[in-house]
Amino acid sequence: MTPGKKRKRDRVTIRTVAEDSGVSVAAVSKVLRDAYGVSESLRAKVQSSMATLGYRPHAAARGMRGQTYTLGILLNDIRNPFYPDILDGVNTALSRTQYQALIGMGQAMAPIETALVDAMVDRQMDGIIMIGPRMSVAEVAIVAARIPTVAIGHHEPDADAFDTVNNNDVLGAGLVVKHLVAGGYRNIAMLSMDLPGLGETVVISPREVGYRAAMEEAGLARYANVVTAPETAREVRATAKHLLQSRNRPEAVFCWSDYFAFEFLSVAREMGVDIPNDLGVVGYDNSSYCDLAQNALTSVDQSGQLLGLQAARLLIERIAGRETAEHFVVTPRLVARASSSRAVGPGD
Amino acid sequence: MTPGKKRKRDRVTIRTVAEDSGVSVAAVSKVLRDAYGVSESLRAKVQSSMATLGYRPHAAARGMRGQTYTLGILLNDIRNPFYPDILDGVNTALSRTQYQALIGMGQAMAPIETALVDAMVDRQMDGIIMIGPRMSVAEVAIVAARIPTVAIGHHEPDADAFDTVNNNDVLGAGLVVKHLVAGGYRNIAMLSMDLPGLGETVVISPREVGYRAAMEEAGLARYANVVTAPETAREVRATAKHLLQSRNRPEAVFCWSDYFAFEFLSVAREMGVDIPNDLGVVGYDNSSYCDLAQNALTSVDQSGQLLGLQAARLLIERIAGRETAEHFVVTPRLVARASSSRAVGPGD
DNA sequence: CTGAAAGCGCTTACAG
DNA sequence: CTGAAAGCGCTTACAG
Repeated sequence: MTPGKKRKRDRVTIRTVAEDSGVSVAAVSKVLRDAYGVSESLRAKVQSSMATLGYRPHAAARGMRGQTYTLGILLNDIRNPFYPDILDGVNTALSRTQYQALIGMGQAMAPIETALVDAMVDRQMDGIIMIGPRMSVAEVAIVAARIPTVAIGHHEPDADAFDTVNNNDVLGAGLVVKHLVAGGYRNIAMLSMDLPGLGETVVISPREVGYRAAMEEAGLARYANVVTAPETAREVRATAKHLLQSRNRPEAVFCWSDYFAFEFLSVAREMGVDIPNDLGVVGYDNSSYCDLAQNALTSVDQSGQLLGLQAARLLIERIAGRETAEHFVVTPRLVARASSSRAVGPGD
Repeated sequence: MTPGKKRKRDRVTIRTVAEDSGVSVAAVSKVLRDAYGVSESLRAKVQSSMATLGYRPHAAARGMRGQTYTLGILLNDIRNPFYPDILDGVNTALSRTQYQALIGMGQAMAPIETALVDAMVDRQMDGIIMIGPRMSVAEVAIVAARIPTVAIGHHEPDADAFDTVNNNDVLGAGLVVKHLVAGGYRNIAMLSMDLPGLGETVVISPREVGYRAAMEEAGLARYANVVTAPETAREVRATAKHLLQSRNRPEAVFCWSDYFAFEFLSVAREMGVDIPNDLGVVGYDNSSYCDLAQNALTSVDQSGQLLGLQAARLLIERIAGRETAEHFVVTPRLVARASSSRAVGPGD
């Protein structure tokens, strides 16, 4: 019907909607953006047209002048079983909005954060959430100058160029030490993470600070011992083995993350070490695999969902115009399991 | 210097480059796209200008008429430890190209594939790689009509609307059965995955087909037994427990994936079942956690990296104009570990 | 509250 | 091989 009239007009654009509802293109745009200055009746007409025509806004065109409604999630280490919780939180926060989260992932073993940030800026993303970024505070600040930014797990309560969302690591580490001490462990070592190549740019990990402080408070300062390994299975295993073979073998080990702890458990098992009687092990993140009977790993819950939720909320606020930095901190919670529960009392 | 001249011209665009190198905007565009019809000297001039000016193409603007050089990766289940391998392969294939992969993730427990596809189409992505999509073949075909599509793990060798990349599941399942039979196991059950809500739209899993065929070939057809569970820890555990408590308890269980197998190992351990002597367990995917001593899980290697690499390659070909479907199949490989190695011989 | 017009930074035919 | 012009589908001031 009506041939020749609309040959190439098979795509529904803002103009199609405008014609269909008998209003201007500008009016449709306003309805689309929930902007001020449209009457209820006009809005209703336009929305009805959009629905019947099946109109979908063209993100690239919007991005030319306005927003793309796309948020970039920077993820270095997709293998960390803790991150999915964070992502769930982000998605939950975004579910009722026009925003879509899109994850950019670094190569395994090769953080290519700046390249990823560039790619996201090039694509006119409205903002970025960096999960556990490896870059220094100064570098994050540079990114934040280009695009609204929220950093998760990048402890920098004084940053004013970007927002942060963190778990209270000092507190979390303290919970671990107190838990182990209560269980009768005294010689408690920490297997921490080493960030090769970052050198002095990195702030001292609050998790290590909390560990040392708690050891001191428990009168165990003489046992305080932090060994580090880069975040690869091979390196973690080598360091674990070395620690377990050392003359002054610890009675318990506080591992940087569950990922570290699982490797640690594996090495200990291969060496015939009895967990938890010969050695107590605690992780960090309380990721889903902690519950498996073969791990039964005591860990610290960071509330990944909440971290992600708050990060998304803060980012949207920033995009909406907030200029002052906000720093959200979650209180951690220790979840005790068999890996740190020595059979001291009666019964098992 | 030169005030008032370029007030708002702080952004480097294709026009800035054109002026700087003394050529037309169209010429710069051609260099940018590696298009035909530019002399070497012009190309060199333009490229040098782009470098010194630090020019970065504006993806939204490109997307208005041409490509966005963005590929969408559809990922339902970011918790599956097998998927990171695939993503690494994709990134490797893309590393020397202009394309950037961006991952869209479904909510845990709620595959929202079509919404995610819409979001990617809205954002003018050049193509989509679906990893383990839950949707039916017909639905994937509908997506493929809108945007170049490659499906990983969606067995459909006859699809002509889209490409597929798969591991040979029939072969893989056969390897598992043969391995277990060689180890002296006879009553071998399969704990497979249940896709609730998909009903008849789903093709029968080649993995189940391969299992049954191999059981028959080994003269063990009477033991063939497939039980299924949805892909949640709770459901898998309940089904595992039920299977282990059944009167006719199997001697070995072939699990749908490593994820299933880890839960299965956990349940077995809680019930005091001796792995591998009372019960052999095999997974699928050969994900990194199989190597941990506490799992020591025999599994089938699907070569995730290769799957991802091929998927990216095929997608780029499709975007470049290929119309006929291609279906790439990887040959699986069994990796034996302690979970299926009964102490039958001398030693150990 | 509503709309006409300019323009975002590219690519695409089309001339030359 | 090279370039001038139109146009992709929106948003943004600016009038009315």
